[in-house]
Amino acid sequence: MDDIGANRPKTRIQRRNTEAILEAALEVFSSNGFRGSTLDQIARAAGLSKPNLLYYFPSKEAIHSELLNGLLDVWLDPLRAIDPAGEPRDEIMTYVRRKLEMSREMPRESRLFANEVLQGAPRITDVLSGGLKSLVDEKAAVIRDWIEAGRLARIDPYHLIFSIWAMTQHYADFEVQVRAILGPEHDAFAEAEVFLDRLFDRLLSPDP
Amino acid sequence: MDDIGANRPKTRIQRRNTEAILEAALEVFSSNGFRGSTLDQIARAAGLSKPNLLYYFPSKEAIHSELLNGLLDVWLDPLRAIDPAGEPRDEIMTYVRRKLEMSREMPRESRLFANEVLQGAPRITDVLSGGLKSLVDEKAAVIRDWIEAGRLARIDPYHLIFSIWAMTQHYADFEVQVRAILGPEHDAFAEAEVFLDRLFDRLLSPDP
DNA sequence: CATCGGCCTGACCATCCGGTCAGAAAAAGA
DNA sequence: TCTTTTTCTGACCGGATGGTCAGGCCGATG
Repeated sequence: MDDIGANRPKTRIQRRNTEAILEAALEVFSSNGFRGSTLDQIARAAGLSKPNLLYYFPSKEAIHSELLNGLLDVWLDPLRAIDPAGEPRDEIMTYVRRKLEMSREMPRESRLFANEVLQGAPRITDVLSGGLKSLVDEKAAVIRDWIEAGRLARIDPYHLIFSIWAMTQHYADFEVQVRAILGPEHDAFAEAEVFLDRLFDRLLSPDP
Repeated sequence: MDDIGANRPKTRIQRRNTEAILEAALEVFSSNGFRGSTLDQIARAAGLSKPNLLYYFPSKEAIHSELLNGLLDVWLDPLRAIDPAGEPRDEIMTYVRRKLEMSREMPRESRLFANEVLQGAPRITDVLSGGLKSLVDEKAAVIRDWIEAGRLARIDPYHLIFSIWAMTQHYADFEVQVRAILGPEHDAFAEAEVFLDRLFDRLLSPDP
């Protein structure tokens, strides 16, 4: 009886260990990529033995997959939260801020996805062109309607969303580069918030 | 006499093969990362045998390093080309367009760097905080002067540069995601050019 | 056309890595 | 306490992978 993944962890030990494994795996996968990470690294980081990892998860793939799918929901929450009934610019600015906050609070998760997508998203193509696409389509339609109503500047909703992703995730994914250039004394995220506020404010104001 | 890297390739065969190796390595490294790529893959892609690779390069690391350093110059050319004597908005818009064009024409190079930086830039930290930092500092100073002269909106030069990097490279590095959402019929890069033109035009116009 | 030096290869090696397994240790239950 | 179930481990396996080496090939030069 190997497979524990099917029925959710019940005992205290199971919950504690699966959690430790996923935490360790996030740390290791996000900074080395899937292929660049080893079970030994994860085991060491989790304070467990390698065979014990494989007692809780059937394979390295399974750990990675569990992480990725478990995080996708959280990751897309801010986008889901865009409210068609809200004030357009507030909604989008809130989205930007929440996304930037996630980059600051969850850089490892950001890098995990970045690694995956960079390498062709072999393990989540179905999610990208399935759930993600339809969510983005939905929100793009909302933005389009706002534009039609003259409440936002005329800009492409899809590329607006891409630009938000690009700029917010940049501060997590390329943190080393940002820090190398700004130096350690700067609070990159605080500065980014000011900058992005200004940028999107200017971008979204309706034409006169 | 193993090391050929020291003195530049002389014979026709050397030039042809080192070129084939670097081309193949770019293809393989950029889509699998350093750790995810094997010498066999590179050898196959280059049409050579594995020992023959190691006749031209002393190690896998050496191939990767050669690629990375060789490309850094090309990669930063557009930034270098920003002319303090030029018209500020033209200079920056030209930079954006050239950077986007590079993402379209050299997506593999973009992904190679992205992979490296994502994983903490272990092999190019010195370049980041050395040459790159000083180049960015220099150009940021130029932009600051333009702002002081009232020829650009008051925005942080460093984060302006980050935003250009983020948005242009996004279309290369996350191409799979972009394509999954837009579908194959869209020309993402053409749309991006229009979008970024508008975005930076609005961002940079001096306040009244 | 001979020969010499640059070019190339098959076979091999040591190590790493994901994964297995028999059974020990520990916890839970009776 | 005794038994059963869960948790854990050392030893091991097979395949992949980076790298080596002795020697064969082959093209340029005299």
